[in-house]
Amino acid sequence: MKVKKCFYICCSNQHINMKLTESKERFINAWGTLGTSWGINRTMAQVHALLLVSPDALSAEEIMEELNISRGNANMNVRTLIDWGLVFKEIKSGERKEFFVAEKDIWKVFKQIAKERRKRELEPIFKVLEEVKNVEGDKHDKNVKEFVNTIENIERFTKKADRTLETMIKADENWLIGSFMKMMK
Amino acid sequence: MKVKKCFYICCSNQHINMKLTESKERFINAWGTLGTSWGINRTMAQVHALLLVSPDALSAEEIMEELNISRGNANMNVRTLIDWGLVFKEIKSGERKEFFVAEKDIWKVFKQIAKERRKRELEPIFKVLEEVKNVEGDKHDKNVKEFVNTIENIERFTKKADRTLETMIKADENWLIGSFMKMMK
DNA sequence: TTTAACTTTCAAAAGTTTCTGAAAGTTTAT
DNA sequence: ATAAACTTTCAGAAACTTTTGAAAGTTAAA
Repeated sequence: MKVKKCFYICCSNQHINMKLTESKERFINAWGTLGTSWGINRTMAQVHALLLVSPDALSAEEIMEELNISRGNANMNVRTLIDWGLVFKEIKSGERKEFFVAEKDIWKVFKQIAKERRKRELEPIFKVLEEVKNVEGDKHDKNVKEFVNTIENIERFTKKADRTLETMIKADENWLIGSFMKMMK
Repeated sequence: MKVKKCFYICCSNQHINMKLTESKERFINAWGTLGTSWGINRTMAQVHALLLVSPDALSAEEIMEELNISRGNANMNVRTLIDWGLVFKEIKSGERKEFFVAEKDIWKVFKQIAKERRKRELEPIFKVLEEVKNVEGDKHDKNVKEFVNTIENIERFTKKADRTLETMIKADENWLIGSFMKMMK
């Protein structure tokens, strides 16, 4: 059976500041928990957090060791992060292995996530709202009226939010944050 | 064993437009799916959707029947929705039962959800970021530098987003949407 | 070629969340 | 007080998600 890597040996061996290792771990766990409550697999969020705070690209092996996860799990989650455009492969000359780096610009990370989730989750609901509001039947029936009215309100609101999101995704950071801050006093 | 209620009998009995029943179902399911990918229990989102499109308050029994769920499940999810401020109890004079209505103003619904999730999920991560960025150790160590830098970037970004969110939560709908729309052309 | 270094896949196991329904609790009417 | 109408709880079951690790696949140097 594989034994959890010993904290003290790890630290004295690798000459890493003890407090740093601890802080990293705390951050990685918090990011993982946050991911979980937003529908993102914990390990995926942890891999992302680990790469975010690593100055250099890490190999699959290093990710496995740092997070105590299996090869398959590491591979699967790194691949998903690459699909989402949040992590990139890096090849080092002279090395056979692949290394992975995270996109470090938090604004880009946010835009990337917004883009992906919009496509995967908002677009399907727009389609349903559009279809469903053309319900056939007596427009004076209280039930039909309430239904159509609610659907139209939801549609109006989500379309507005979506347009705002799209503008943000396309926008340049400075322009956006600038305008926002001015607007918000 | 309980048998799924027959669609045709239900409709002819209650004089409900057949297409409406179908549309409601499609909307309820889509809302449930959307909830799932945003970390909200499917049934909770479905109960919310059902109440959103119902012109009148529904009893626990009616919710159970419409969604084919157990009493315990219905009760638990209605209670959570009440906790979140998205659903209200309603008592009808002469009736022993409690009835439930959803907040129909989508803007209020959004604000309410934002408020809850901010408290439950964003606040804890702010606490961690604050703690973790005061890592002790050599400020010239590449690892420490990258770590502190990333944490500070994340903090700056999330604080900004959070302030925007807070302003929106407090803001009056018309003012906000107006300003937004002006800003977004 | 062949072999070694590495990556990917996938079926089964472990872990987690959600749901059920019967039992316990509460409230209101008589 | 008692009974009836209704709500809440909770332990176990079911459903769903994630993880593992061994085997299969790929690539690149010898």
